[in-house]
Amino acid sequence: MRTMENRHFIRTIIEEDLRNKKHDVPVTRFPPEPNGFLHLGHARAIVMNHSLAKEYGGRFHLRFDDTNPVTEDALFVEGMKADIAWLGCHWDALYFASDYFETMYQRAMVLVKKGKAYVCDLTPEAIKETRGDLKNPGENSPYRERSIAENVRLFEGMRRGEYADGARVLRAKIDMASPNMNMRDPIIYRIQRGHHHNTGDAWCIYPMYDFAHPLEDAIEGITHSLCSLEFEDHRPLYDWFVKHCEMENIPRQIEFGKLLIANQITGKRHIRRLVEAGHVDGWDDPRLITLSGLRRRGVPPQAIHQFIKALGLPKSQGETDITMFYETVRDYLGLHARRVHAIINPVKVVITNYPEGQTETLDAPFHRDDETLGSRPVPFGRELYIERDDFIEHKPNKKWKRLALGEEVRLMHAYFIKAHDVIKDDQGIIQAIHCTYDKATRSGSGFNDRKPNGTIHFVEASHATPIEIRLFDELLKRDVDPDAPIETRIDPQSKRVVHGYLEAHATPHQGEAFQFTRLGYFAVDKDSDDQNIIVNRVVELKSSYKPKPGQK
RNA sequence: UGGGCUAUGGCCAAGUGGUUAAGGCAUCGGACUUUGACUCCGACAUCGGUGGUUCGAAUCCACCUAGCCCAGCCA
Repeated sequence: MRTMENRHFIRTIIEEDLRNKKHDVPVTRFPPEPNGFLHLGHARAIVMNHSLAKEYGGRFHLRFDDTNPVTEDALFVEGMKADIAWLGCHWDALYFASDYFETMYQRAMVLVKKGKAYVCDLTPEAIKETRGDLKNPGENSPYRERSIAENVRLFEGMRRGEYADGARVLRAKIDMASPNMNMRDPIIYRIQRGHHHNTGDAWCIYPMYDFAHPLEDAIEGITHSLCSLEFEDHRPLYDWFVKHCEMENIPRQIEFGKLLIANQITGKRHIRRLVEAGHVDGWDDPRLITLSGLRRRGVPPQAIHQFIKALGLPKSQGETDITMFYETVRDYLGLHARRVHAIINPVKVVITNYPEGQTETLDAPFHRDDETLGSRPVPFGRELYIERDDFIEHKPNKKWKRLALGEEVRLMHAYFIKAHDVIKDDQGIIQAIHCTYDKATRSGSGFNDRKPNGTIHFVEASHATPIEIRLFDELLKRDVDPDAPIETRIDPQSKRVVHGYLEAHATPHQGEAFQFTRLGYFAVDKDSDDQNIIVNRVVELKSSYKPKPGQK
């Protein structure tokens, strides 16, 4: 999977255009509206636009499509820039649609002067009523045949703020009977007073998406304007504006299928509600697939690239299971993450034949297959912690490859130990396991006389660092009605907090995902500080171990 | 008989008339293993349906079926 990348139709189109010398290099763009947060689904558009441009020596623009001041905020601009930069999709240029307001106004005036646009005084309700519906054509606005001179005067008046919000609009004069609703004299400009994050109060008219977007692309010299499927029937309009506004550069809009992830929340309204109700811990809750959530969780951006490329860029609209994403994360981290020992459900082991008060230091590589990652000292001593699940009093069958009374296992990077006895409390809960170790079996000594009953990991008790561990599972339950209110679908067990121990010299860096040997990948959370180390579980390790029912 | 689009194994997805229909995930066997991980072997589809064109079709044509999008002064 690592090197797999699906070929896709847009790549074919670009290569053809380059071969035919239609363009020297491709120029693409990611055009978000700064009104929310980016999520995994957006990553497809970001990564694809970026990589397509870069792979063919072209340019990638980041452009904020800020044509609606009432929904947009500079806060979102900064958040999106941070997310995109984190992804490593560096933009060659940063633009704002609002930078083009003057040009757009002038081009709209071109339309007016050509008789291709008119000022319409119909109320919003009247416009809706005269638009017709899916089966019936619309009817012409009574203002449709205004003279060019009057239209020029009124449009200038709109710009000067002479009319109230919503009093008039500028409309393209196309065809009220078109079977394509988008062509029924679409609105180009509306009057809307509101403070714009970029242009302040300089404008009281704002261009609509269908008009603004093609002009933005043309102005920037975008060659391939990628967007999602729902804009497919806007394409005739896109082309109409480029043509009649007499734009020099002719961009081509190409639609692809959005990346949908099954059983995940991506809607702004929904997330906001969950945040406000305290069901999740902010927009960057690690259970969310917002880019900030994934980053906080510890997902490396390279894994996101790998995931996007493995899926390709189809024209059909599928729904991908999140487990495929987790698999990609594992795949990437398996190759690159440092390995370290930690215990998330500890039980004490006492090595009865090891001197009291004494410890020694062993050396362990951070990654068995990548020596460039180096190694760290691992303390070993009389008292250790191992996973409670790695011990059972009586070995149930030959498949049990862990510790049991009378069985000998290898402690990874240390010695073989053999269990002899257990100490239990009043409830019968095991408090300690008494073992002996064999000095001759030291890791790296080449000892090969006996085969242990498996290999488990440990942390030496006196040097162990207590840590808080946040275990995440899918936020939404799978076995409930997907149409039920989201609040009722939340799995209260999707976040569990436990306390365990981390080996002494792990030196985890903030944001770095590393492997807790045999357990999974974990990363230090932003809530962490020097006193309290808090880690998030990024993903579990795969396991082919299938305990029989009733057996651990 | 409004328009536009899509349909390939449990999931994702190549394929644009001509070998046994790529590949990934998942699954099931097996090998290896100082992570029951990784790695490695092996198994796993006649392409929504029907009819047609053709020596030959997932690829062309016709009809049918299913799903998605469009009636914001949102993007």
